[in-house]
Amino acid sequence: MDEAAPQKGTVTQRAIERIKAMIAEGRLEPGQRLPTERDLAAQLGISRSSMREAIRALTVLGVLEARHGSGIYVTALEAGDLLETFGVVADLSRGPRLVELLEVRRILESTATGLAAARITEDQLAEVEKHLTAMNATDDPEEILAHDLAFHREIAAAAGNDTMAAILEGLSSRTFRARVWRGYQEEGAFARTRREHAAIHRALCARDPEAARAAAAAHVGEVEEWLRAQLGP
Amino acid sequence: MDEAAPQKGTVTQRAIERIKAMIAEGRLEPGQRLPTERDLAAQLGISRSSMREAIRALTVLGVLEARHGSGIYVTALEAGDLLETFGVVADLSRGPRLVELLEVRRILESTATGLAAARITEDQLAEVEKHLTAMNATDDPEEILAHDLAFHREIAAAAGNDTMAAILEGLSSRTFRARVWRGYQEEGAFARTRREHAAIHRALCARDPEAARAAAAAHVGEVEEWLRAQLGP
DNA sequence: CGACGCATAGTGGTCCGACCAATTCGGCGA
DNA sequence: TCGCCGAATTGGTCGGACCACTATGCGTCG
Repeated sequence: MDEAAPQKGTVTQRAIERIKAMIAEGRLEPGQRLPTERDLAAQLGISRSSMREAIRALTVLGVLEARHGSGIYVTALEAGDLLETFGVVADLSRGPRLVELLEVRRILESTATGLAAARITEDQLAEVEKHLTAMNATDDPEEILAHDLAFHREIAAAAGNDTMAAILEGLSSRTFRARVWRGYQEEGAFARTRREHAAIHRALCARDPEAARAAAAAHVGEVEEWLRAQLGP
Repeated sequence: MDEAAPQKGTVTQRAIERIKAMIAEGRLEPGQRLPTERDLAAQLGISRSSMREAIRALTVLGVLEARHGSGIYVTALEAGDLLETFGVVADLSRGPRLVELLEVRRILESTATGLAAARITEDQLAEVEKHLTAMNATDDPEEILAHDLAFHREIAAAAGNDTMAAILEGLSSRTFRARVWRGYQEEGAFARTRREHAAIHRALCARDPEAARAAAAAHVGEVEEWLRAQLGP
């Protein structure tokens, strides 16, 4: 059946590559159901244990989805699925790399906000406003953080680039922001944050891309500079 | 030993979270060796099979590294390790999402090139020149592609943000570019590519960030527009 | 005749035990 | 003292068994 394959790496690693190749070549379509673990293992001539490790690996990468009792399916392969793992980068990064991540976020967030200013619909703008007012109406840090995340998520979605939005989602993962903002907010940065959010919102309402870009860059840049100062001494 | 943990998700998933948490909390340092698979499984009260799946998952994410006969180690947790999986996104994306990926790359590449113009050292600049001349001296598409990748990689490295460089590396993964450029180059885009690379190099030599940014944006933008046109009709 | 409910086969999830293969390190001998 | 060899350690693979959940279809009941 399967000719002698070059013995590179572990059998599990080879199985991962094989399945990835099948998807890349279009032999497996998004949403399609795969053969059973037992059949797949037999096809590649490996044990079910090894095949399960390969499937698990592709599952955490957001490529496959295993439904207990039903089968294994290819995900929709949308940006959100595949970039979900981006969050672990943010969660496991410390020190200087946090600043680098914020720098990347500043660049992408400012671009996305600028694009959003030109493209945002009335409905989307209303949603943004909802989170803005909700954020200013409470004192619970948890709730503020949640609405803050939603505020930026709505804007990123309005930019019309799902891939960019998914990356920004990862760069703003809950634990990441919680870690950085814990200290930032303790220095009374609430007022400043509100001003900056208001500026972003104003630029969006005015459909002014350049102002929106600048406001978003300044917003993220503030946190970035604060964090840089924290790490300096 | 371990109290009743809430039964959320599979045991493997829980094991993944546990190990991730250990690293995030600093109980496991980069480069440190973990207990054996058998010991880890016993500690979390699960079977070795399940623990192996968890380890395999964290291995493909670039968090852990298993050395046959030696043990399991935490990686250096550098940007390159954790963002290696970014390449699969590029490899498995098709259609409109390729354009989105190129848009993200245009934004980051132009920023990185602009930063590089201000920070690049003489040695790094010499390395960039080496790949530029080598790229223009051959007709072999494979070799051109390799030097093209190295050209941009050196520039990204000179920008001083390892995280950004790692993301760009993923966005320029070999199979990704090979797929897009196959058609692009067939339309006689070689000359244009050379001109654009020369323009980038000139801006770097002149230490002109704004010119470098513009040249890089135009360079990626060209491919982006071509691809957009391909998908349109 | 149709809708509901239960039995059953199918499928992923977990566990166990065994053996293989690569590394490591200590002791033995030249 | 140096080098080699073998045993212990440890990850890699395999096969089988059983559990948990789904889906399907058949039979029953309204």
